[in-house]
Parts: sequence; C-alpha cells; structure tokens
Amino acid sequence: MVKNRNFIEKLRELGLRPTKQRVKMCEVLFNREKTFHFTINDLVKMISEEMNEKISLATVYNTVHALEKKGYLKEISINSDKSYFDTNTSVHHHFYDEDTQELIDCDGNDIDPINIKKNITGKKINSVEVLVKVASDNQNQK
Amino acid sequence: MVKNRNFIEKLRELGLRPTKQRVKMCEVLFNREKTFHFTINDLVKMISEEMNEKISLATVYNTVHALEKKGYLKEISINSDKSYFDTNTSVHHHFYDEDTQELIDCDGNDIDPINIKKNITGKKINSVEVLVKVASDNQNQK
DNA sequence: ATCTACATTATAATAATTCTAAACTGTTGA
DNA sequence: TCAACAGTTTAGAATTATTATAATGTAGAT
Repeated sequence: MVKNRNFIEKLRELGLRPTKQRVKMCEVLFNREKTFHFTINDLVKMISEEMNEKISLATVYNTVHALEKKGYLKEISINSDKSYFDTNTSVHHHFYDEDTQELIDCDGNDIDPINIKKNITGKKINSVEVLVKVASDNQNQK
Repeated sequence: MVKNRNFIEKLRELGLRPTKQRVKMCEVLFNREKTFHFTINDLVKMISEEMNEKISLATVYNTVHALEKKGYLKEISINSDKSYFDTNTSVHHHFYDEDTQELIDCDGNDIDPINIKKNITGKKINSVEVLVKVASDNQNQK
C-alpha cells in the first residue's frame, strides 16, 4: 500500500499519469530485491497474473517505452528476434547464455573498464556495452 | 568473369550449389575493397539492381543465413527493429551512429582487449562484442 | 539428354511491434 | 463535488521483419 503511493508519486514526477495499470507495472518491475531482465511478453503475463485481469499489449509497450525514455528501463539488444529490457539502468555489461537464452548481469568487477581510443568528430559517446555470448562447453558454437 | 569463377568454387567448397543468385550475391558482398554492413533489404535492392531482375526475399534470407552459418557473414544486434550483417567476420567491435543509423567498424587499435574476469561454470565464451553508441554532441541522448 | 535433389519463387503464415479510433479515467478548477 | 478536458487504455487492424510452404525451376551426376 505504502509502496503504491511511492510509485504514484514517482510516476507523477515523471509526468506520467498514475493509472492503475502503470502503478501495477511499476510494482512488478521495481518492487523487488534484485533488478531483472524481461521481454514485453514476460511482463504482460506477470502483470496480468498480479492484477487478475488482462492488460493490453499496447499499454505495456507504451509504458515500457515511456519508462525507457525517462531512464528507468534499458533496452538490451541480443538477437534481433526479441527485445529484452533491464531494470538495472546503471552502466553494466551482460553475459548471454545461448543454451538457455538467459541474460546475466556483469557487475563492475567482472569486466575491466573499456578504453575507447577512437573518437568520432562531433559525436559523443552515449553508451558502451559489452555482450559476452556463452554456450555449453561440449557443444558447437552457434 | 574470373571472379565469378572464384565464387563458384568457393560456394562449392561450402557445399552450397552455385546458382546464379548465389554467385551474384557473393559478388555484391565480397567483390569489393572494404568490408561493409548491410540489412537484408539493402542486399535485395543491391542484387536486384546488379542483376537487372528481381530476386526473391526468401532466397536472400536463406543464402545470407547459409553464409552466416558457414562463417562468411556475421550478424550484429543493435536495435531489435533491424538485423544488420557484416562481411567482416573477424573479431572486432562497432560504433553505432544513432543520428544516421550507421555502423562503423573499430579496428584492433580502437579498443583495448576486453578482459573478462568472470567465468560461468560449464560454459565457454563464444564471442565478446562491444557496441559504442554515439550521437551528435549538441543533441539529447536517445 | 535425363533424372534427381536441391533452389528459387510467390505467396501465405507467423511474430513483434505500432497505429487507430472509440471508450474510459485522472486531474484540474469552478 | 463534479463537469470537462486531456491523457490513457483497449481491442483490433495495420505494419514490418522473418520464416514456412508448395509448386516450379535448375545444377550436376549419370
């Protein structure tokens, strides 16, 4: 209950009207110990279950993109066939398990800072992301 | 002409029957000074123009995937909305210009080797790729 | 030249995402 | 408190990228 109130405030601050769908989405996304990765479909399922009623796909897309634009979610590109999002918006890298299609966060100690020596005139660096693809040891590479 | 012959041999070595569509695709992809990046749609257009006749989308998809599986093309994930391929199959990283949606190769000197300190038991690393997103200096981040 | 297996093609099917237009609901202010 | 407006939600249609299908075509062996 108190948590709902927090999300209502948060959404207001972001200029997003706190509808029940958005508040529920925030609970599902941010009301947890650890950050996590999800696809839009994952999220629709989770919210529908928590609310005991359907939520429109379009609403989930809209709100996810709104939260992404505000910096509360980050999109992660792995394959072109699915979009993954991450509630951990800090700069960090990922392992991707090609066997299980699971994303795993790297923390700061897993990979040394990346040193970019090239710079493109007139452009500034927005992000630097490392993706490490792993697979079972006794299996051919993709 | 001589070049065609080369591609015919190459395709045979790969176990791919050298049809005229595949030979033309190889010319378009590999018969050039520098490696380059393309989407499936780019490629369909390029081949259709070079051949002065249509080529089926399905054929392009099939052959691109065949060449990818054989290691002559590499897929690059940037956004989920498009698949980019690269004729440069060596290990290298990319800049992505968010303004122009252009991909730019990094060569070995642009980024120091990435040191991965984490390892996941029973899994081996298949690839380590860095994507540096850049955008115009006087513009908000995506 | 003929045959056969593999390729190509147009088209249909699927999947992810975005659009649309009508119905609904926070919020503001009288 | 409540009417009114602007922003939201929704179902379903539209769009886009990709894959599947099944009929036709063709490379390569005999």
